[in-house]
Amino acid sequence: MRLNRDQVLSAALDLLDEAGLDQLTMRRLSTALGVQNGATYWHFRSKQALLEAMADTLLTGVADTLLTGVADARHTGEADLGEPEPWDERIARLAHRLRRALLSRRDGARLFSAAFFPLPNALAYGEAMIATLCQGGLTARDASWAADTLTYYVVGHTIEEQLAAALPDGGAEGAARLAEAVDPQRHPHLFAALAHIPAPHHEDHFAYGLQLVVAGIRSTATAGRVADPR
Amino acid sequence: MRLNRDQVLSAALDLLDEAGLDQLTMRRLSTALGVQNGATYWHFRSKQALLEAMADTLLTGVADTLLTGVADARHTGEADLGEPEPWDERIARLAHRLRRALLSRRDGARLFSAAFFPLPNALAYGEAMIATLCQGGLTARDASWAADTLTYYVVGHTIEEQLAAALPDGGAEGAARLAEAVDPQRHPHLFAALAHIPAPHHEDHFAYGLQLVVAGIRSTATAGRVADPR
DNA sequence: ACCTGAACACCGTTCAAGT
DNA sequence: ACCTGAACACCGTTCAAGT
Repeated sequence: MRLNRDQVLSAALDLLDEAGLDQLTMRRLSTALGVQNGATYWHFRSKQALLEAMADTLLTGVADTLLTGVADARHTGEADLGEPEPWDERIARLAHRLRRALLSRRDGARLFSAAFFPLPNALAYGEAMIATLCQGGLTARDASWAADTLTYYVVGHTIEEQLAAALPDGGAEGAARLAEAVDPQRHPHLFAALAHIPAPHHEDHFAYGLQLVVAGIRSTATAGRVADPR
Repeated sequence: MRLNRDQVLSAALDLLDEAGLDQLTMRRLSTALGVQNGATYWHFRSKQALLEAMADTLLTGVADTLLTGVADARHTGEADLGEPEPWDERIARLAHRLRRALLSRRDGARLFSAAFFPLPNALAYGEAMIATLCQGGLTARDASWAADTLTYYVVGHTIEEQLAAALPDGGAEGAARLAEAVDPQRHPHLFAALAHIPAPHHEDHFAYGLQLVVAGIRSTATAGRVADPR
């Protein structure tokens, strides 16, 4: 049976879950599709092009109810305030959505970071982020820079999270290696922090760092305004 | 002539600068060393082990005068205050140093992010970061999480910076592709932000995001303290 | 201890030729 | 339009054998 682009794409995403990004190979993909080696190249110009399409598929819908905001939220029940959602909460929600999207497939965050360019869902995410930051009072330049900062954080954190999850025993061995390398004499603070690393606290850890960046944006945004906003 | 570990390491770093991370190959390295293919494996167990050693070499000295702080700064002239350097400035300085270290070699940031584990200079950096944050009043847990946030930012930003630099014409082509993909109707804010992207502003861009994160840490740190610290 | 030579088991990509 | 078959130019890693 004839293949089409979408079948190749979804087989590639399935293979990603099964094998991981490092074992995702054009040849294994062809085998999974029951087709010869070069066949996939008719549908995707290169492996890079396939990876980028995969990355954008991951981001499907991340920015969806964000742009329309409250009017939509009423219908979807995602929020139920009479007031428009504050910009900082929207930012946080969008960041959480990006993280969830990246977590939806094995090595999703690394996949995303390997895709250099401007596909539709990634653009929609960027637009939503910057729009919301502008709404929070940032200039176009500051908004785009702050959006970068947020995105680096989300992606960096999620890459680490997925790498830890992929380790043989769920990260316990890696944690052990780290514990072994940290000498309590030379690295007293690292040693003290070690207790908080193995952690099933990924959600809290993520939220903490996100709140840090959002608080930084808030303080920077209001610094140029009326002395005391309340 | 016989090789030693250090010769392999420094040839690898030179090859990184010449060829970039993607073209850094055990075989090319052997050729550069005038030696057979398998020879390098006597000095490094695997390519991964070599990459990690390279990454740690990059970080040589990043944390050096940071731990000793002011006493040292007097002698080196890096700062010349009569007072101890405030924790937030130290954090910023350490982050700038990490960035410089990563920039010192082509693809340095990607190299660092590919090295999963705890080598001496990376540990010293982590210790310095967390120690300084604790000095700023964070708990061990918060300090280690905040350190992660900062490091994700530095690495994420620097990866992007080096990727842009490595593009054929210094990023102009990439910027053009982006400009082409952004429809001013659908993505008005992205479109407005586009003006700030091509930019030789890397230094400013980095400083802006860093200051965002540091401000976030400051506001979170003081939130649990006396109402108004000054 | 340190290296050679040769092999093993893979890769991404291209492309004439088929249907 | 879509795929096969086969090749090209590579990879990382291992390992007996040499010195």
